[in-house]
Amino acid sequence: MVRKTKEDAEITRQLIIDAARETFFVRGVSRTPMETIAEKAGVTRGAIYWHFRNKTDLFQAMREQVFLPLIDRMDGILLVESEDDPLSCIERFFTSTIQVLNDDLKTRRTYEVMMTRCEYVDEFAEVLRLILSNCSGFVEKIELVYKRAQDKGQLRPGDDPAALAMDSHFFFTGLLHMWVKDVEDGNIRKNAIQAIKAHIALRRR
Amino acid sequence: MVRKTKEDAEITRQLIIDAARETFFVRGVSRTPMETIAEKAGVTRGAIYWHFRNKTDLFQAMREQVFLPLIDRMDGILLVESEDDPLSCIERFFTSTIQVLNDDLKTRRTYEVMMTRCEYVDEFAEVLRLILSNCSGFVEKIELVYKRAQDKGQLRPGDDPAALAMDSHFFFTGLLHMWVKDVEDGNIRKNAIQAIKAHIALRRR
DNA sequence: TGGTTTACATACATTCATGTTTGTTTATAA
DNA sequence: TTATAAACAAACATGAATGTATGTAAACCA
Repeated sequence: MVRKTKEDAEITRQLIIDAARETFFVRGVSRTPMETIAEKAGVTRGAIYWHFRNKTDLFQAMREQVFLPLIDRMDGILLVESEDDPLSCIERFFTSTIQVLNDDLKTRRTYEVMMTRCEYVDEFAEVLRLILSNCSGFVEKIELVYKRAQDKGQLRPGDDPAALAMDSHFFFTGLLHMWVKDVEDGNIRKNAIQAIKAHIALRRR
Repeated sequence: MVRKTKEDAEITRQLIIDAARETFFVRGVSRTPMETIAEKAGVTRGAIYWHFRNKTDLFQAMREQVFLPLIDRMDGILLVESEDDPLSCIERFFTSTIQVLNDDLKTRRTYEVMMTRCEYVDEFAEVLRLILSNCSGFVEKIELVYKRAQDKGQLRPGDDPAALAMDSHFFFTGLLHMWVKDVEDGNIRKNAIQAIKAHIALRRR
């Protein structure tokens, strides 16, 4: 291989990210040598070090590729003012996230890598902080939707939107973790949608 | 140092496990060289390889030391037949688990290592499976308690014990994850007990 | 059309971690 | 009381993995 056009270079970059994701998944991030990623991508380490500063940089690129669109999607579903069934809004968001995980291999693998194949120390500790702050935003948005649901009289009397939001956040965090880790049995993956329905039903008046 | 008695050897073994836990926490499991653990424990690698086959073996020892008693505690709290307030039973179990995490550094560090400083591949993949199967048992036990609560008329009419159990499982899994990861802000750690209360209140008639 | 830069491949230097083997001392059991 | 084995320390051998430096050919621009 030799010199390519700008578009070719972009393809190479993408090949490297794809190879990294798969190899991270199989061997874990820290146990994955750059050499292995390079082989899988059909390039040499030189190519990787041209496109990325180091493994952390490559990891970040892989991560952002699925997380940025996911955050956009969240806002798209949750923050629609013109909605007269806010509770279903939340349900739809949860359900569709699971759907994406189920249908899109890239997204699923990225989640799998981030949740079970990565050690959050040193340079990676910052990633954890990023995710955490992201969660805060998530809770706030959900709380807003629950408030709208309350205004529309959807909630049971006495239920506090803030408490419901926290509860839903923990629920969904747990569901995601178990869903991703449930590779063998498949029991959770089968019942995830139903569990979401039940979770929301618990709130409905 | 030279030859010790059986009790001295046991002390050394414990020193190694303690050192491993702390070092795993600081540097991550795979980025922790045996040498570093040895230094921290005040021994040489020779001592570690005498007590443990390799790093995985050492990791397992660390893990079992806090997990086995924790499972016993779960049974102890959840499976008391002579209880006329099953819902509070579950609440107490959740609350006390958080309390243990909060008060006992060894347990907390072990959880931190297992949730954010370990890559579950190869030999470690089995650990994940172990945890998963453990969770199944957990859900079953909770479901049993919810059934007892239903019999005593504690639940809202129409609520299904199995669905409630799943929901609680996800809730607690998520709470644990966020609690452990919430090192900087401390917001979740402050409100955990309250969130548990709210979660159970959502079920009470 | 020739120089410059891009997009890599190749080669190099260095560091580090693991597992094993051998050596040493002492508790312990026969 | 002495041989054995436990509980390590120290030395050895080996194999990676990383980052950088250098080489190179083609695209691109003047």
